[in-house]
Amino acid sequence: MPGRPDPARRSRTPLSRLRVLSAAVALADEGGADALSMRKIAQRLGVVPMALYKHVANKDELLDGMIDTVVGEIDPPVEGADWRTTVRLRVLSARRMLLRHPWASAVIETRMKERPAPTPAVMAYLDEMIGVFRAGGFSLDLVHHAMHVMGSRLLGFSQELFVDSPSPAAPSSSPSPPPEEMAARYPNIAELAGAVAHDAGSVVGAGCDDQYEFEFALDLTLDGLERLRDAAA
Amino acid sequence: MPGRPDPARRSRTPLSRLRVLSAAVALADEGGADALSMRKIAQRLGVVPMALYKHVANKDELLDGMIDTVVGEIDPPVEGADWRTTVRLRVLSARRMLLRHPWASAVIETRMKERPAPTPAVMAYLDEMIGVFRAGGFSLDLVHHAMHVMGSRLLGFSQELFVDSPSPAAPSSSPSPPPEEMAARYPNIAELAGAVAHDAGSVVGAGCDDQYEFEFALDLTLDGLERLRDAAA
DNA sequence: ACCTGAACACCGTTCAAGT
DNA sequence: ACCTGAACACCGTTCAAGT
Repeated sequence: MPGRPDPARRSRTPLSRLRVLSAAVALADEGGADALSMRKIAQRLGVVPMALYKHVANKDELLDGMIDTVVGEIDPPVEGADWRTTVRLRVLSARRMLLRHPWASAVIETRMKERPAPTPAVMAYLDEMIGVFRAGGFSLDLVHHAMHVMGSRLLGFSQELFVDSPSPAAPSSSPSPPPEEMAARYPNIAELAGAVAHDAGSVVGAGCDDQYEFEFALDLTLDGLERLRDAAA
Repeated sequence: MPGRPDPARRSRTPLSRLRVLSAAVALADEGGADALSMRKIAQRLGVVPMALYKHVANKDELLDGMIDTVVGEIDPPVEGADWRTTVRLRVLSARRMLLRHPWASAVIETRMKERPAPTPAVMAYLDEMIGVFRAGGFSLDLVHHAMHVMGSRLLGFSQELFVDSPSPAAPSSSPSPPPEEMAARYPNIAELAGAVAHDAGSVVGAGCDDQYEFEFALDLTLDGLERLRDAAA
C-alpha cells in the first residue's frame, strides 16, 4: 500500500491541545514532574516532538495547561448547602485531586511564585471560593483574611509530612539508621510515633490516618473563622 | 612560572561539600531551581564538573544537602519563653528562610513526597517543635494533631497566593486581559481587590500586607490549638 | 503552506585514559 | 591513587530543507 502513512506513526484521532495535555498529565502522574519531557509526550502520542509545538507554545505553557487541566477536575461548588459544607466539600475535592496528581502542588506553587497571574482555572476556583464565603455572610475584610487562613489548604500542599509506607519504587539511597538510633536522636518524634502506633484502636495498621488529620485541621480552621464572623456581627 | 596551576582554574580555598552546597544555594537563590545545574555550580567554583562528585553523590543528594543547609538557617528555639511565643518565633523564622530561598518550599515538598524520610535538619526541626509543644503541656495526641494543623506553616509553602508586584524579570508571555474584563470574569476577586486597595489606611501602597496576613492566620491557628488544649485539661 | 529531520546548546553521569 | 576529558544518552527549541 504505497502512500499509506506508517500505522505506527499515525494516531487514530488527530492531535489536539486536549490530547497533548492529557498525555502530559498521564506521564507526570506515572513518573513525576521529572519524568515529563516534550520528547516522551510526543513518543506516547506516536508523533514527532515538533508536532506538539502546534498546540502548546513551549514547555512552560504546557505546564500552565496541565495545571488548568487538573484544577478543572475539582468538583464545582454544591448548590443549596450552607457556606461551611460547601467550602468543606470543595477543599476535600481539591485534596483528592492533589492526591491523584502528586506533581501538581509543587508545579502550582512554583508557577504561583514566578508568574504574575495564576492560570484561569485557578482564578475561577479561588473566585468561586470567595463567592461562597460572601454568600455565607462574611464581610470583605473577613473573606480576605479567610483566604489567607485557608492558605495551602485550598491548593498546593497535600499535608503528608510523614509517609508511613515509603513508595515501593523509592530506592533508599541512604539506608535510614536503626530505630534505636533514630529514637535517641529524635526522642520526641519517637515518643509520638510510639503513641500513635500504640493506641491505634479504630485505625487499621500503624501510623496516622491522614484523611482524619486533614479533616481535623480543616475543621479547626473553619471553627476559628466562624467564631470571628459571629464576633464581628 | 612553569608548573604553576592555571589561576583561572585554581580556587583560593580547596573544594569542600560546604562550598559546593553554598554555591548551589546561591545559584538557586538567583535563578530558581531550574537554573541550577551541576555544570553551572562547577563553573562558578572554577572547577571541572566531575570534581563535584567527590563531595556529593549526585544531584539528588545535592538537593538534600541544599535543604539541610537552608533548614539549618532557621533560628533555634528561644530559651525560657512560653510554648506559644517559642512556636511563633520559630515559624516566623522559617518563613523568613523560605522568603530568602524561594525555590526551597517546592524542593522540600517534592522531596518529602518521594523520599522515605526527610533530611536530618528537617527531622531535627520537627523534633524540636514537638518538644516545645510537649513542654507547653500538650498531650501526645494533641501534639500529633497540632503538627498536622500547623502543616505547611511549619515548612514548605510561603503563602503568597497573589503577588501584587510581579517580579521585574518576569516576561508576561500571555499579557493579562484589561481590568474591566478581569472584573467581569472574576467579580468576587475584583470586589475583594478593590476593597483591600481602598481601605489601606495604615498599610503603605496598594495590595495586602503579606506579613500581617501570615501572622493573622498563624495566630488564629494557635488560638484554636490553645482552646483545644485547655478543654482537654 | 505545512511539516519535520537535523542541528544547536544544553543536561547528569559513566568511564577510560591520563598523570 | 587520584583526577579529568571525552563520551553517552538525554533535554527544549531553532531553523532550514523537504513536501
